[in-house]
Amino acid sequence: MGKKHISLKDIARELNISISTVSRALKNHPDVSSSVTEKVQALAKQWRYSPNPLAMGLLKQKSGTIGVIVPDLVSYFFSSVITGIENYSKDKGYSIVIATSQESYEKELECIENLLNLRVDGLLVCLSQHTSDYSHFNKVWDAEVPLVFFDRVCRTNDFSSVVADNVDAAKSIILHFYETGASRIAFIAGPAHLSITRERTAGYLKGLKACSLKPDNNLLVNIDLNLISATEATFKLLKLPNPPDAIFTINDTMAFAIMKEIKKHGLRIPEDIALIGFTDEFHATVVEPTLTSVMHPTYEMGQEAAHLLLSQIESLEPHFTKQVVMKTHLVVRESSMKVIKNL
Amino acid sequence: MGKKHISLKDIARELNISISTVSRALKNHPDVSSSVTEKVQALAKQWRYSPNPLAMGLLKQKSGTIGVIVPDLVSYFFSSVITGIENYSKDKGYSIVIATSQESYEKELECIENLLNLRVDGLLVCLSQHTSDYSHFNKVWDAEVPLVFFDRVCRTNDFSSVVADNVDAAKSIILHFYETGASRIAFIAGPAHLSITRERTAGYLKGLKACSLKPDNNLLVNIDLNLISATEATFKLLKLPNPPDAIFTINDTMAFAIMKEIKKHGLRIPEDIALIGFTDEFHATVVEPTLTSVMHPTYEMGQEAAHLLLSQIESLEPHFTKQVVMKTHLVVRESSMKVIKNL
DNA sequence: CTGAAAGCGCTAACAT
DNA sequence: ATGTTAGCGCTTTCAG
Repeated sequence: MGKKHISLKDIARELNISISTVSRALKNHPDVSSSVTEKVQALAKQWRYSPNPLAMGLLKQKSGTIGVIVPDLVSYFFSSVITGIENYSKDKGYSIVIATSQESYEKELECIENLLNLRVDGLLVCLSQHTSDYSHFNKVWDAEVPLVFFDRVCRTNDFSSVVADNVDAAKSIILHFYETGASRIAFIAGPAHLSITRERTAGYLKGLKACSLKPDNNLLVNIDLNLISATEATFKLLKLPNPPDAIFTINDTMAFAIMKEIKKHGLRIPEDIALIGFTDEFHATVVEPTLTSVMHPTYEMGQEAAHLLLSQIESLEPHFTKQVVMKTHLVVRESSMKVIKNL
Repeated sequence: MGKKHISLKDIARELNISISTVSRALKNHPDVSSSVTEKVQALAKQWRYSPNPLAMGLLKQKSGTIGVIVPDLVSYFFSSVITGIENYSKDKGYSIVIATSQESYEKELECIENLLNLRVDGLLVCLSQHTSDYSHFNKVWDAEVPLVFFDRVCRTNDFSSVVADNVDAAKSIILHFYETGASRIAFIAGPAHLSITRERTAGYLKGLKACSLKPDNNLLVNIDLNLISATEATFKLLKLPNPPDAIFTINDTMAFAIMKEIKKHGLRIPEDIALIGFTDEFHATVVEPTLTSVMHPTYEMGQEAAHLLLSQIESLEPHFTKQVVMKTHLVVRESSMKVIKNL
């Protein structure tokens, strides 16, 4: 850190006054004579004084940092949410410390531990896909550190959360598929315990029902969220005696892997198989065919989560909770337009 | 932060001993009787004692955090580098605070200011594309805060840096284009002041020379790094009386935008125009045709930058500098295989 | 109006 | 072998 940072002491010494007077002058305390206040503020400015956050943190028992835990940083969804978190927090005077669980339960434990030890003022968490035991959040609860989950959530009675309208989104996808001529609709979802899987599956089933389509267990598959599993799952679906004519999947990254596999089998998208993803990242517009996807307000989700967290931190009600659901909408592109293409 | 964190004081009170004894016992100081040491360590463990980093930071004048400034978080390149930084730093006991300049010079200034005020122990910076004045790094220099630039660098006499072998990479792309049948090779680069633009342009020119191709000013274009500019630049190139038969560009994101525009004009890739990007992100394998790109060791670059920075921090030689160049290699896919496709 | 002192959590030199 | 003290930078009583 060097010795190059100016402290109140330095200013006090230079001006031959006490540290407390400097401290007061800097905050325009009415007790301090205006001449002294002026001198102090001038020197502070000239010397670029800036309060030491470590000292302030120690005193106020608030570090001014919030911890963010995400499964990874390279997925567009997470990096975009973090961008929203970062911008909102910065404006409110908080800095963010990022930790990645790498989709591992054990690493998630470590992250929680590390960030609590760091004395973050609050936590923003998206669960790892392999987390199905949630007892490690007891520590957070006991430490009275406010926490807001986003996207992949748990224990929503204990903690606040921000999620997409997963049920509706999934349902409207099924309706769209049906309207554009599909009838054997598969869903390649994530691990069954994940909230996003559960909710989107509920929406998927609702959608099938609304279209009077019979659910087929072969068409609902839960996979580990990685490219290989997505590819394998697609392969199996295609080899079914009665393969699907449409596939909906849990995120765009999986969708790209699925798209690759479908093409590899010489099948046309959407004519032979329609495809829809979730998130709507930039690359949905550059693949061929362009990918229909659920527009997820990722940046806004980050802002909203940060907003919720900071209001909890500043209201000093660590255990106040609120559940926010964000509206999504389907962005229709080529990969789902069976009917139109067939005309 | 709650009152829920255990301090040495709490342990001392419980055990009826002094704070310093507790402190010593915890670090197995030989002066402390083994019975006391045992008792202290047992209680510390039971109560999950963890030293307060704010107090330690204040005492040691080291915050244990490093600041990372990137143009954005959503580009694969940056998020991947950060992943490398995060993993390396975590292992060494540092946490990272991320700030985004959003490709803006003014925001970059703010980030520097904020992070210095935060008392980060070091800085890892990738310049914003609109930064062409570098005087704000004087503050960093004066504060004796170690700084390592990565990818887009400046003032390499003053600060350490980690970059790709840009000249060689660009040159080998030109050779590859030439060997696969291209002769009018365009380069869509970033702003001219950026180090990556300058170096890759040098490699581009070297490559042309090596192939005895004449440089054509119409084929070397500098653009603002955004999708619209990339699209416009491509449009102009295609409308040239004598358009290019190959395009090399500064990163994969630009390449995707360019690919989209080329297809829009009904031209075939690579038959009519070959295309090569830089970074080699996952999506290069899902677009159609798959994109030839320079494999950039992004994760390793993050690790290397963090390694350099931490050794500077811990050697207490803030102004020691070292320049690291990382080897890249071309990953050939469909978008550049003119010859083979033509057979 | 201003200064001295205490305390946030911790360590290290200085007593005992 | 253990306790006391001072100090990292800051704010906030409490005394003048």
